[in-house]
Amino acid sequence: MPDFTNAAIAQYFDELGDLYELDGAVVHRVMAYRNAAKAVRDAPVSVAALAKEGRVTTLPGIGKTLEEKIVTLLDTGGIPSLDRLRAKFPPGLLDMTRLPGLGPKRARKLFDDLRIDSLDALREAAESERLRGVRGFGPKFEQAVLEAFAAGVAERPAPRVLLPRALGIGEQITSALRSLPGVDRVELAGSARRLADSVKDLDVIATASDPKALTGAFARLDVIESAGSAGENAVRGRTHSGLAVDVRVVEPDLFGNLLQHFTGSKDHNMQLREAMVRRGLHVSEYGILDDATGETTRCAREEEVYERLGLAWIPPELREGRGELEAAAAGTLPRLIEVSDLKGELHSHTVLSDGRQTAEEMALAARERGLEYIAHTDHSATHGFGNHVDPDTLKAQIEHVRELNERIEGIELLIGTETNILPDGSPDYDDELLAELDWVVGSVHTSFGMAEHEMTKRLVAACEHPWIDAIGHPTGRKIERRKPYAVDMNRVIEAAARTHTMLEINAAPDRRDLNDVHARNARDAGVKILIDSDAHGVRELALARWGVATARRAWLTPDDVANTRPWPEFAAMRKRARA
DNA sequence: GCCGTTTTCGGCCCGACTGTTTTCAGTCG
Repeated sequence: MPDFTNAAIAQYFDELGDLYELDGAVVHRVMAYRNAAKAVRDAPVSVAALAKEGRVTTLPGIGKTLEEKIVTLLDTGGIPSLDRLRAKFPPGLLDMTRLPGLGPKRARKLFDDLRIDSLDALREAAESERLRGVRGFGPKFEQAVLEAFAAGVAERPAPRVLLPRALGIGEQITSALRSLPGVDRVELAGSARRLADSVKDLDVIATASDPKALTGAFARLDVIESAGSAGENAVRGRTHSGLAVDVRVVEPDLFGNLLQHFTGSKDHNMQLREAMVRRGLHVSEYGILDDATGETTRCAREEEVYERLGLAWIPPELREGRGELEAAAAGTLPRLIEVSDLKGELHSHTVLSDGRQTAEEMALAARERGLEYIAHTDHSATHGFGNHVDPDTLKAQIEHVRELNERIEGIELLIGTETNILPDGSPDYDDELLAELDWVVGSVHTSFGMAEHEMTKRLVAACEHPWIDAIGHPTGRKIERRKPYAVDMNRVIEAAARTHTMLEINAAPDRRDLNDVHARNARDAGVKILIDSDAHGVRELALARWGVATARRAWLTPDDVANTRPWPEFAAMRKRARA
């Protein structure tokens, strides 16, 4: 039997958490399963392998009981308690909790009293006004259910917006609010400030001498379609594009507390508060209450919040509950990479395949951005969109780029390729041709539906190929649009480390692939990371910033990223230079 | 179910809002 990936094991624990919640278990037990799922999902090594070695309890949140469950899963392919709970609660029960105001407790109540076990049954019961007969439910709830169905909430989860678009809207709003008279500070908080892959809504916080004037002005902004009060000094709006925006206005001496609170993440704040309660400090958006003195500290600046708690200020990108609190306490937070650290672009396209500009135009634009080298990596012979590059065309391009490199000053031009990794793991040019290039990225563009162990074998074989320097967008995901293909990334990372194959963080904002967790695990395993724009035109060279965002969320320093080095140093790090 | 500057039991974040309730449990962020 193939090993379970961390993601697969994590999914079992998430499901167990959901089902135990329906079963009425104490919340802390449910939390334990969800914490365990997160720990397993983020683990830098194979949890299955750890379990076999008897060391899985070294992971935070995995104790004796969960160790047993993992071992049983590996041995038998299942978990008895999960089978029992699945038999007890129909799958539709969990779907029902997608409705606003309907959590596990109330869903269970409807199941017990009315045998409602699906969204369809729930809608029917609301229409026939049978819900109001249950204690704790009334006409307003029935109405809310029907409204949710009418809005299509039940069918599809609310769409998330990709980070660049969310930031664009957010910056438009914050700059408009900043220009108002009597407005002091305005900042974007939430997942947008943490530079997450995508965001559900925007959080804006501000200080102003006249809060009512600010919330009123927000409601009248061109981008805002509708807005309504959300309590004192707060307003909730919706943009024409459907993005929810929350604005809160506070007194200046609480701005730091509020910014910290609303930047999150939930995990970060929970861990922070738990750790501080042990020291007699209670952290909330209203300040820091000290049990010893009974006094509450209010902070105008966010730095003061962390300082008061004895912690270094933590960059928002790190606030995901992945060890940042321990590092901040120990003074070991990393010096995170910045866009200005990048010196080379190793993945870009020209008109030779599907790009919009010539190699010369791309090179000049890269030089303009301050880069010291750029590799032209057009698609290969089996690209399949009518713009593939056959071997003879590539040979001519080698000559062309070499000639350009002679002529263009101030930047090193490299000729490379983004070769397709065929289903058997081999590239689609022969080795003699690849050997003539300066640089080879190998990517999967076909046969996404392979079984996990086949896809893993395919990528491991690509890593083992002597002329493939790096793997491009290693999981093939498109954020909010396409799941990653099934692959055991821990095995691929291990192979990349062993073969000195670099792994790319593709910076296209809908890819960001490797993601933050994989990139951090790869770095920990000794893999050198690339940050590439995958530009198909000169303007897209700027997309590198989204790759840097992912790298920062992965705790990467300039040293962890190969293309922060000048060309001669980078050249020597290539697999082909090591042979 | 996990975990330990309140170590092997008794804790395990904070606050607002909602609808249904006579004081609050459940939900949400």
